[in-house]
Amino acid sequence: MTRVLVIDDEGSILRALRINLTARKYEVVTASDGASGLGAMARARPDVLILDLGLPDMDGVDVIKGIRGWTSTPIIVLSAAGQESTKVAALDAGADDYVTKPFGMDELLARLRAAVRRASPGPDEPVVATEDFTVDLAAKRVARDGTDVRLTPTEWGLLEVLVRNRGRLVTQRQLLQEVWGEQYQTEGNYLRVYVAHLRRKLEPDPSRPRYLLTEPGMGYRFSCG
Amino acid sequence: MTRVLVIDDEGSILRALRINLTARKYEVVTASDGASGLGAMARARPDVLILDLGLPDMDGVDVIKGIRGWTSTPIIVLSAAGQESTKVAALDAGADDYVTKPFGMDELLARLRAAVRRASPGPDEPVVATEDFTVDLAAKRVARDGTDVRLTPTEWGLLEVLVRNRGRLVTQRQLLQEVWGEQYQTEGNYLRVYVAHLRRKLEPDPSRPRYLLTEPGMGYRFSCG
DNA sequence: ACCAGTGTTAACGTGGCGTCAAGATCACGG
DNA sequence: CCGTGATCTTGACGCCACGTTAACACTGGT
Repeated sequence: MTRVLVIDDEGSILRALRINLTARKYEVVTASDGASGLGAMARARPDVLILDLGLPDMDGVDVIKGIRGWTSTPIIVLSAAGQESTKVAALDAGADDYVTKPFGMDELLARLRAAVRRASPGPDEPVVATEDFTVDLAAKRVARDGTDVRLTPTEWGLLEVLVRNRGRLVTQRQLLQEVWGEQYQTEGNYLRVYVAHLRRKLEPDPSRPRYLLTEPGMGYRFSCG
Repeated sequence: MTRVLVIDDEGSILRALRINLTARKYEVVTASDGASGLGAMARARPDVLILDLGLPDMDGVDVIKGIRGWTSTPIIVLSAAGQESTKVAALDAGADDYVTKPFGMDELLARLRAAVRRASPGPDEPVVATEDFTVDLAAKRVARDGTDVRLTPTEWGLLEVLVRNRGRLVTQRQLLQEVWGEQYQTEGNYLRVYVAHLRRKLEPDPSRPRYLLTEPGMGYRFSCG
């Protein structure tokens, strides 16, 4: 089932979208401002995002940039008829499509289908393998030496973010925000504890990590080996 | 260079697109009806297609279907304002975007960029390469001779600013402000120390820098080699 | 030869990281 | 309703390395 995240502060639009999307067998998640929208994006992992530019708390273009920093999930922007420069800015920031209000529901649904279709030939390899263990993102399973490794929910959440961004450095703020939530962005302690847990369960030599690397002062990085 | 095929029977639009696209360094190929358009598609192998639905010889939706039979090249549909059902049909037939006439050229160009960006395999890797090392801005990673170079947060911050402004002179004030903060604008010492660090880690001959150049009295410049 | 701007080096204090372990909280079955 | 694990939170501590700083050497221009 395709999951859609709708970020919009207008109740009427939110309601209309929820009804229409649900009727067409989409799973709908909603948020009503930019900050919670970014959080929902990380938590719900939708297949496509419908984003209203006129949010109360953030500039819509900044929301797009924030999302494009770590995922290429399709973004369809919704906005009141306005300057052409706004469209250009949104599209150049990484939006995939731009629909002006008032819009026809059928058209939006068609654009939604187009966006999902485009993204579907998945660039996602759901299973990541190293020399010592494998991570199956779809099945949420980790195997080492042929047998499953038991991970707690928090451990898995942390590993998932790191593996999804494999090769890239993930800042502490981003990790805390995506695994624990908005308000935990300063609790650097959690990271140290849980990275240690993961290393003990996955690394061949936990004291000298090969995959879960620390970048002092900046964050952590999952190296594919 | 990105190659664009424009299929349109209106000379004025064709002309306007050709001028604007050429000015922006696109390679432009044109066709004025559906049949020759399909032929041009196969022959020219464009990176993106701009297709007017109102062609004299074929229904636009059939053109889209014909193309989608063998390639997933992005298609941006152009059409006179009309029924919503037409948009839906075009999008469901495999079009990627739909722009109604009259349209703003800037918006069309932005949608074009979005379509090309989406289609390109790696959504542009912001990797800057020199003969001696590479800097990956997204992954926050620097590699030299195939292996990663460890940079401290300050070193990375400094390098990032310089690389983002590659080729251009960056003043000391600007560097200090962006890496250390507003109130450090006079601490010229920091720059000398950390530029030295970077040169030791990156330059083939640190005493005679090739990439991290000093502009006496002004600031520093990153030269791509 | 002098000066201003620059490069180099080393010492010191602190912040961040890994580690451990004990309390708090939750989930589940008796 | 309580007990028992498992999981999550929180705090403490040692250690290393990063940032800061200062002292000194160098270079080109006048």
